[in-house]
This record gives sequence, C-alpha cells and structure tokens, in this order.
Amino acid sequence: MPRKFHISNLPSIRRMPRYLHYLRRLAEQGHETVSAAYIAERFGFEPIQVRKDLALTGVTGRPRIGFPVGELIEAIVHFLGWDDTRSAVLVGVGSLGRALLGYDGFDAYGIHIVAAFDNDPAVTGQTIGGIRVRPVDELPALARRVPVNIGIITVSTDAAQEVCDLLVDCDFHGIWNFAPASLQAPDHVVVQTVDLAESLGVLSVRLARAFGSSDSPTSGERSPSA
Amino acid sequence: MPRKFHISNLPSIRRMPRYLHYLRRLAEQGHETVSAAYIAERFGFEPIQVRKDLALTGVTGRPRIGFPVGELIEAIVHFLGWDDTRSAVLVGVGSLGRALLGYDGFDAYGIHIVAAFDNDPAVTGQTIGGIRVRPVDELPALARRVPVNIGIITVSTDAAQEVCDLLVDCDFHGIWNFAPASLQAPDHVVVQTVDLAESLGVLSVRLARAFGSSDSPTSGERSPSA
DNA sequence: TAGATTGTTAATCGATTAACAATC
DNA sequence: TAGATTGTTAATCGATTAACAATC
Repeated sequence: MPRKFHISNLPSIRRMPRYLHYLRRLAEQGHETVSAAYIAERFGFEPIQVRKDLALTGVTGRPRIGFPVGELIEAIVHFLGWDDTRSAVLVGVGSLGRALLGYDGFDAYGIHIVAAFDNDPAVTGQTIGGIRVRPVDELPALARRVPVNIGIITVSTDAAQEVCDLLVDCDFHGIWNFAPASLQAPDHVVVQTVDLAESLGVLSVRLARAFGSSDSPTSGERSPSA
Repeated sequence: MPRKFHISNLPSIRRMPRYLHYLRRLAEQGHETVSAAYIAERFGFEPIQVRKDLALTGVTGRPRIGFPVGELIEAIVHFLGWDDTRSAVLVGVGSLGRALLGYDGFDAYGIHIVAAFDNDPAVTGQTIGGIRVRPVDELPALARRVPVNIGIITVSTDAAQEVCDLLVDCDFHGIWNFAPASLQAPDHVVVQTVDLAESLGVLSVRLARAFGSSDSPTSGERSPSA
C-alpha cells in the first residue's frame, strides 16, 4: 500500500479536457467519427498517445473508421466526473473571486457554486452572479446544513492557510486554491492549486530557452496612461 | 536535432516557484541555511528530489549545514528568468482581465504590463491598475513602437484564436493564455495556457478516487440569495 | 571525533513511443 | 480485396528514488 495516495495517468487526465473541447467542436461540425491521428495532428501529439489516452475512457475505436465522437464526448465527461455535480463555496470576493462568481460555465465542469463568503463589510450583502456574499463566520453553519464538497479559495496569500484550515474543519473534501501559497492540509483532503507563478515560471524559462534572455528593455515606454 | 522544441526538467521547473515562496518566508524568519530534508518535509516531497531540484540552480549546499537561503532565493529567481523583466500587453478586459490588471505583483515574476486592449467601447478609455484600455486595432502600432515580449489573452474562447493570430503577426514571442481553448501558433511562439478546465478535471478525478463519486446532491439548497 | 547532510552514481518507476498483428 | 487504423505488446526515454562515499 502506497504511503501517499498516488494518481497514475495524471498526464493523460490533464489532456482529457482538451480532447473534450475539440471533440465537441467536431461534433458541432457534424463529424461522427474521428481518427486518433486527426486529433493528434491538432495538438501536436503522437497518434499513439491519443489512442492510449482515449483507451482510458473505455471507448473503443474501429480500424479504418476511427472513434465515435459522441460516445467519446460522453465517456470523457464521465471519466472526468463532470456528469456528477459537486457543490462548492467560494471564499474571498476580490477581483478574482468576482470573476469566478461571474462565470456561469462551471456547471459544465461538474461544479456548482452555492455560496460566497468574504469578511469585508463593503462586499457582504452584495449579489454577484446570482450568489449573495455572506460573512465568513456563516460558513460553518451553511456547511452543516448543506453538504458541500469543494471550497474555492480566492483570498489573499496571507489569509489562504487560515481559510484552508476552516474548510478542513468543516469537512470539505476538496479545495480549489487560487492563492499563490502552498497550503498544508491533511492527506485525505484533496488540494488543487491554480498556480500562476508556476505558469509564469514555465513561460519564462521556455522563452529564455527559445529566445535567450529578454531583449526588450522595459524602460521603452511607461504605462501610457501616466 | 529534436523535431519539437523539448524542455527537460519541466517538473523541476514547476516546483521552483514553490521553493522560492517558502525560502522567502524562511529568510523573513531569519533562517540563513536550510536542509533539503526540511524543505521536503514542508511539501511532502522526498529530500533527494529537493536536492536534485536545487542542484539545477547551481547553488551547492554544505554537508551538515544545508543550503544558503539567500543564495538559493537569488539563484531560483535567476533560474526562472524573473530577474529580467519582459513587457506584456493584455487583451480582453472582462472580469478576469480586470483582475489581472489590478494585480500589482507581476513585476516580481518578471512581467510588466504596459498596455491593455479591448474592443468594447464601454471599456476602452477606462484606466485600470494604472493602465489605460485601448481599442484592439491600436495594438499593432504599439507593438511596432515598443518591443513587447508577451501577450496575455483574457478574451472569450471564441475570440482567443483570432487574438492569438494577431499577436503572432505582431511578432510576440510568448503568449499567456487564459481562454479555455487550445490555441494554434507557429512552433517558434511559446504558448502557455492557464487551463482551469484541466485543473478542475484533475481535482474532480482526484476527488472521485479518494471519496467515490459525489455524495452531495446539488439539489439540497439553491443559491441562498434566491 | 561522530554524525548529519551533501552530491554522485546506479536502480526503479511511470509515461511515451515504436512495432506489428488484428480487423474493419 | 487492399489498405488505413485500431489495440496490444515491447522498447525507449525521462523523472524519481535509492544507495553511498565524500565532507563539513
């Protein structure tokens, strides 16, 4: 038994949403079947990788024909657990929290935001994206009343760990974290961080390797509004 | 020569910003040295992995003592290219674009936003985070006047590819994409996508594996503001 | 000194890619 | 039928982990 819970096929899982997005477009365009090579071409992958990934969904293709687009879409949605909605609360209604609350597409990703919390009295009471913002101290009561799976953390770095602890205390199963902080939580809680610093780090290193270090002095023009 | 530009050590690169963040906190707390085991403990990594990662920065530790915190911080910043600012423009001033414009910490990540663009007349002319929003058709002229490395795409999925093409035409080197779309760009352009769908997919699969499928019906309580 | 911690060299592990028989 | 495309089995590749001598 592994000491730590270990997910295999993580790279494949990551690719699934991209396949799904593309397959939906193909379906709209009337494609009923698609070959692995065709999909691979679109993403710059090897066809064998696409076949291996799609095999995880349980859908089988037919030689000469390819894979059934509709079945694949359904199977990937199921594979990702997106056909099974989990409810979520959002904590931290700053500009990012506001942006997430305003996005009405999360239901397609199996997430339904049922409440939002913030401690700033200037924000509580407001309704954003149909969700009323409440003071954070009302969170435990709501979590007791309604089974909520997921907590979305969009507070500042300083407050993130504290909010994380609160969510853990309230028996949340998963945390979707947007604060640039490495949260510490018990092993049984799934913490998924969207780390912009990581993304910018990779972008920066890739740029440096492709083009050498930056060749554009920032000094050229200040913020043009100044 | 590899057909596709291939980055090695990508997993290590991804971990660097987390090390950096933690090391800075240690420095604030007065730590002058730190062992790989101590860092590993914090993140749940194996000490050898931390040693391997840190070795990439060129900093060498001393047996019995550990690694010099200050040197590590400097070396990681340099490794990530964050000591060398690249200028960027942002296209798409919706709620997410607004949130990014309002964030003043990007300079620490080697990015300086010099301009923002949108086609909505209700938005152009506004100043957000000290940046005036201009019509998109002014982008090429600005790109000619000021050397800009990076384009940040925060438009809708539908418009993302079009904006990407525009940035490519304007000789941008890198694209930081927040639209949930797999952009197609020439190989010499570095495209880094922040894919919330990917993140939600991984979160969802990890939750399903840890807890089985969702056990909380969404129906329990509607949006409480209703 | 003794022992903790490093850097290096080797072993393991998982993911990607290759090869190819099966089959529509 | 002929040939494109699949699923499977094997090989390669890169990343992680283990082992251990060097050293502060």
